[in-house]
Amino acid sequence: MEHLLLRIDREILAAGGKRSRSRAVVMERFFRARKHVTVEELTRVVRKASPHVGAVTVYRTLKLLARMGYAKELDFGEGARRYESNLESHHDHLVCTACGTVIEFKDPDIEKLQDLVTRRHGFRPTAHRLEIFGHCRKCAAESGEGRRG
Amino acid sequence: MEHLLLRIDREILAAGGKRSRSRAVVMERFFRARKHVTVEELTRVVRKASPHVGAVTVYRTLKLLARMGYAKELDFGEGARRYESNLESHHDHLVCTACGTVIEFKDPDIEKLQDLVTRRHGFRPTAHRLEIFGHCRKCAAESGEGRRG
DNA sequence: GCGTACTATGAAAGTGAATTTCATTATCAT
DNA sequence: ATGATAATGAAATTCACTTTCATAGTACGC
Repeated sequence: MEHLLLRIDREILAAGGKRSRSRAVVMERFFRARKHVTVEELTRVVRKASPHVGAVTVYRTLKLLARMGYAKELDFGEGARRYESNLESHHDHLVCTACGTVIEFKDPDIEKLQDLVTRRHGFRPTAHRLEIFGHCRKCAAESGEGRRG
Repeated sequence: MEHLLLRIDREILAAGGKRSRSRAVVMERFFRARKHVTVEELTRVVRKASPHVGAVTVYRTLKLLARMGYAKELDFGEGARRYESNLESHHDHLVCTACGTVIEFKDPDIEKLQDLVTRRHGFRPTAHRLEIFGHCRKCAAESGEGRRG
């Protein structure tokens, strides 16, 4: 973690940027969060540590991390974007439309098929986004949905 | 088409709604468009036929159609939502990040795998969204990208 | 260390899509 | 027709996000 932040700072420096205390706090809290955060959520967390940091800096830092490949932008259709660390391997999302629970999953077979389809159309894939919406076990049970379905 | 609009109107009526001339025009142009339209685009088209119709009505009508299951909301990361008719069978999208081209595709195997994964996590799937981003054949060639990925 | 030439910051203003408000109009049931 | 209520559309509002700009912070030369 410490190492990660140093590495990112070195990369920014090499690209002509400068370090900054605020950005360091944002990055630290972001990678520590380990879940999909909105700017608003992360700003709240950051401000507990450094109350002076503005939401604009959080926006800018997450955009920067995304550009550098350390973060990924997500859209669960809530209106606000979410960001997650891009350090772990790729995965997709199951989103419960009742309670908002988000489950991550990865399926190499789906990935492989996606790649096939894409190339079949002459596309050169760079990224993809798969979100499956539905009801999680708990919410399905509570709303009395049958076992088959 | 005529029949479709009648059916929708009857459904609205049954739910306690009323018919409206403006909404009829919006629906007609929407289903006739046969592609992914933004509210702004559709409003322009609608206004050629009925200049008095406001964008708000287009917003409301598309939301209504989506709620009723006749339209689908899409997000290609452009800032503005897009809508498409939900009458044809399900398909996903290849989006060229260079020129904006969108290609539709369907792959039953991917669908099947998605269903499997979802149920494995106890989820009851209701919808999903798969968008693959990349460069289309033409843009890949123009930017001199190799044949291998 | 000290200046200088940058970059980063953050408050406020600005965007732009989408929604809400509300007075008016249209539609349905009687 | 009349009354009840849904739909409309212009304007106002909301909300996420971006831009602006004066100020503060940082790296690098001396």
